[in-house]
Amino acid sequence: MRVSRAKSVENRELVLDTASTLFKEHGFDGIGVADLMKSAGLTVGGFYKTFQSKEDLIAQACQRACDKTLKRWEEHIANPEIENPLARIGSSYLSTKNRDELATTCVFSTLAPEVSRHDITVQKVFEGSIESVVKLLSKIVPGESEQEKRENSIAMFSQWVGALILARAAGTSELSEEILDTSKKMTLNE
Amino acid sequence: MRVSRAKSVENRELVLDTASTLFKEHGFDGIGVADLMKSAGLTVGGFYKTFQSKEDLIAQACQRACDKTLKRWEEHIANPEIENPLARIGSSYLSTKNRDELATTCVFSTLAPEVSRHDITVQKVFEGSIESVVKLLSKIVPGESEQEKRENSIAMFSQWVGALILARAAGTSELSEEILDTSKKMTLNE
DNA sequence: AAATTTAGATTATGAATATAATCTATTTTG
DNA sequence: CAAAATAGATTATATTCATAATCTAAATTT
Repeated sequence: MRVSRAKSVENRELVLDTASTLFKEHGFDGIGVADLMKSAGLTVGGFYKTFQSKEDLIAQACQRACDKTLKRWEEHIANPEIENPLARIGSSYLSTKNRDELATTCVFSTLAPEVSRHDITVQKVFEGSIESVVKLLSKIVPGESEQEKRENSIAMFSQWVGALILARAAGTSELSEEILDTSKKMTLNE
Repeated sequence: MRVSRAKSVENRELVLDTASTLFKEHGFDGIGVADLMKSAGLTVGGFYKTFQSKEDLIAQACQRACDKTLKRWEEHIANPEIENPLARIGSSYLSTKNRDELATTCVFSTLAPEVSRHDITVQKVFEGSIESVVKLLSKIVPGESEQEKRENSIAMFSQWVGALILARAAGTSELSEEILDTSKKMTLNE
């Protein structure tokens, strides 16, 4: 049955949010269109009226997920109550919560590795978002020159992503905690 | 048709090698049992006589892939002709070749992110292998104490893995090269 | 060398998948 | 308010998949 213009837009947003969560949890191949729509409280019916294909959804959901991470960090930096945004962002990024709760974790640690197997559109989304993250972290990272800050930003972000992925692969072991703690320590000291 | 004991063992090895390559290229969900066997020049027939399930194969193929990476690095370290093994390993790890050729790249950058969605057996394989890598790199990384070396090893490995994944997600852009180069620079300086 | 075993081929099965077509109740539009 | 348009439900289609059963030719075993 038909649904109002407003409701339709709202549903589209809901599907994108649901997809961005489910993809992070199960991977692009791990969740089907039907199950995804069901999770959003809808059926497959509307899907192909809203998205060209699953691949199209993937690109849009990635954009959404990247934007969400970026926005949260921007807010932390803009918030005057947070005196050391790098410490704040770093320690929440390298927390066991961020390791274990895939639904709310960052896209880069969950989906970036699958990107190279997908449409160039998806890759462009990630390329742009990584650049945004690098620019963002450059503002709060130590360094003598702009160039040095940029380098530190890239190195730190790389380390965070790698640490989170390795910690996740190591389950909930002691090693896993050690990986997180080591990166946290390096982030706060340098 | 039946095949000799020796040939049978050989086939099993071939399937494991093929799987470890194809999984790295397409992900665990990206390649089916039938296609995999075909790639090895066989058919599905023998598969379930050799492996309990696809999940069982995944665990064994991961073990193989991890061992292969580990062994190559061990050889670099043991080789007296290589004077600076850290530089050698680091710059080949952070090369565009290692970014683009998924078949020969390291498992940690391609499959680690999928591990948490799989059997505990698979996770144990990774946990053990990551520990081995950390121990290995501890030997060639700078640091005043054993503890400091271990920390540097963990931090460096995390950075490598993250850099490779981000570089891959950023396609073949300038940013991608910048990410690799930045990590390479940090690896050689510190 | 005959009898027995079995690796792998062929074929079958049933579930899950992406996508498409049709239908229907409601919203827009005129 | 009547007519036209459409969001999403229902149903259909054609693949693909993991797994299993059967078959067969060669290798072991006796």
